[in-house]
Amino acid sequence: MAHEAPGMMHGTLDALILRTLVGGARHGYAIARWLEEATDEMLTIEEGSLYPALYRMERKGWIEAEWGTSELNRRAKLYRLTSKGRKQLAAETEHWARFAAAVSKVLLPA
Amino acid sequence: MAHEAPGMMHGTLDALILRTLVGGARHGYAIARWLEEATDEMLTIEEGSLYPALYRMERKGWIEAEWGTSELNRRAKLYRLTSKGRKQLAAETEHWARFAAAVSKVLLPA
DNA sequence: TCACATTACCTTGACAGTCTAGGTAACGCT
DNA sequence: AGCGTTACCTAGACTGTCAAGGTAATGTGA
Repeated sequence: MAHEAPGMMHGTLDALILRTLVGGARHGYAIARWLEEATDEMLTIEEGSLYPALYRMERKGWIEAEWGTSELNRRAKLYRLTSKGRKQLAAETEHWARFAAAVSKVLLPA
Repeated sequence: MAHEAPGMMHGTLDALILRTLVGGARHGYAIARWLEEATDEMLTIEEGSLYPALYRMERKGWIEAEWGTSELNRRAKLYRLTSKGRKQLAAETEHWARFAAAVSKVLLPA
């Protein structure tokens, strides 16, 4: 199920999670499922990475949590993007684009 | 001089270094300079990351070292790509391409 | 009714890789 | 003599990810 080299997510995980919340509040489990589906299982978030990341970002004020219920009527903690988080996402997206372009320029044949 | 978010190099550094050696043997310092120049200072390798990475890769048999002299006639340790390293580079490049595509698909607006 | 898979969250500890911040030494130039 | 550059090296901290465990509630099928 791991389609990813270990450590590869390093640095991009926050942005990916934030991006997942653009369409509205989601709970942790749903975030992971959505990302997997959106990338054809190419990117997967381990739960041991997901939850710590959520707490980290909540502490930084990028997201806000609230207990509620999932679509399947289970207890779930719903995360919502803050305006600060929106700015952070924009910055990280910008940065990713430049970083990826630089790496690709070096790595990939013309 | 740091144009890079900390930790962003995570996972791609090896591939970038290996790529630098495709054109022939180079010493550590030259590898760092070359990469900076090739990316307009966008990607920089700290020496505290570079040398450990070189030892790691030497241990794995991806590169081989030999003492020699630099273009400026100074003592320098020249690193050469092995065939194993060439295969590794190909694999990591492939992986980068797929990873970057997946992340971009999620992150960047259509 | 019982077992099992799924949903959903959480935590601990290890690990790897990067970075900061130091250091050495030799060379060339002024 | 002093300084900037080239070139290599290392220790220690830090951070984020991962593996591997765990809890509890719900739904499904036998």
